[in-house]
Amino acid sequence: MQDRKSLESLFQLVHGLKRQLHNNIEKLNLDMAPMNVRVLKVINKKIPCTAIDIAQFLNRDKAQVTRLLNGLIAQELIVKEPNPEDKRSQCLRLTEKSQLIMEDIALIDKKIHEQMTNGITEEELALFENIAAKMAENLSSNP
Amino acid sequence: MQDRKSLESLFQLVHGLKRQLHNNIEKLNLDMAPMNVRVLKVINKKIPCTAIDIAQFLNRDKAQVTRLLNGLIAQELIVKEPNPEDKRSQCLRLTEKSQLIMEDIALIDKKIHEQMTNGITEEELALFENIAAKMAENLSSNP
DNA sequence: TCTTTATAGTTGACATTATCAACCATAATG
DNA sequence: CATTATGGTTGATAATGTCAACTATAAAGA
Repeated sequence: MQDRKSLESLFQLVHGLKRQLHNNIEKLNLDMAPMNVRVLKVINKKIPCTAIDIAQFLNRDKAQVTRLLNGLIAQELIVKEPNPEDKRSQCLRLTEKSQLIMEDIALIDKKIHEQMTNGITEEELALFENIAAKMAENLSSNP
Repeated sequence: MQDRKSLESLFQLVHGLKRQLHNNIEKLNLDMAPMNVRVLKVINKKIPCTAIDIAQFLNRDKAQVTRLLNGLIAQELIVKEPNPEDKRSQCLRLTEKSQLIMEDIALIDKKIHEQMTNGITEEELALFENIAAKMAENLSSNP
């Protein structure tokens, strides 16, 4: 009973979070799906960044990552550059166009984060994040 | 920076959770997708239960719910019965077949819950759930 | 060096999940 | 009654995820 409750509340929280992000990003008229935004965030944060980095960070199939990247390249939001350390792979970089977009997205993230954590103290939030990280860690270790 | 971190850690936690559930349910050889399992859980918990109840609880489009239910009916995991209170809708009920399956699934939930919350105290867990619920609530109120 | 094995990435095929609009039947409201 | 709201279905399509097969390069071992 308690088990199910906690699992479901988590699912619901993240579903709400995704919907909010989606709705807000839609308002920017970017013609971009949520996963595309997440990929841009990873590329923005991790420098240098390859396709494998994204697959690992977002825990996604590399086939999916290839296709997401192709879409972003077609929209001229990222470019591929040869990876000097490995001829099999390429480094990914934001274009000027997507750098501007990332600024808007950062604002949205900030706004949603504030809405989500309304009435929650810093201490509670820190504890929440620690527990979430610990749970994720627990789950990622072998079954 | 902190904003992004907390959003991503949540995404990752739930993604890991879903994968674990999926992997474990796959072992049962049920030929059932994760959403189907979640629908069964709702029907199992909420009695009586209609399609709208499921759509609201899982926060899904009612079109999607209709299709999920059709799949479950085809697999003889649920049945529809007339709703005595409203001729437009039907009450959903588990079959004996799916009741047995739910027992296995309850075991899986329990196991994963234990794995996920390993090293986390009861107090922390309760706090975590409260904060998660509060966040979900915050997000569901109008933007 | 040469062979074997592992890794980075791509492609094809497909399943799952999600969304929107249009629609029918029944309920609730005025 | 007439109007509007609700429960549910269907069609169309988009977004996300998974698996297997494949190429090219890298890394490791004999």
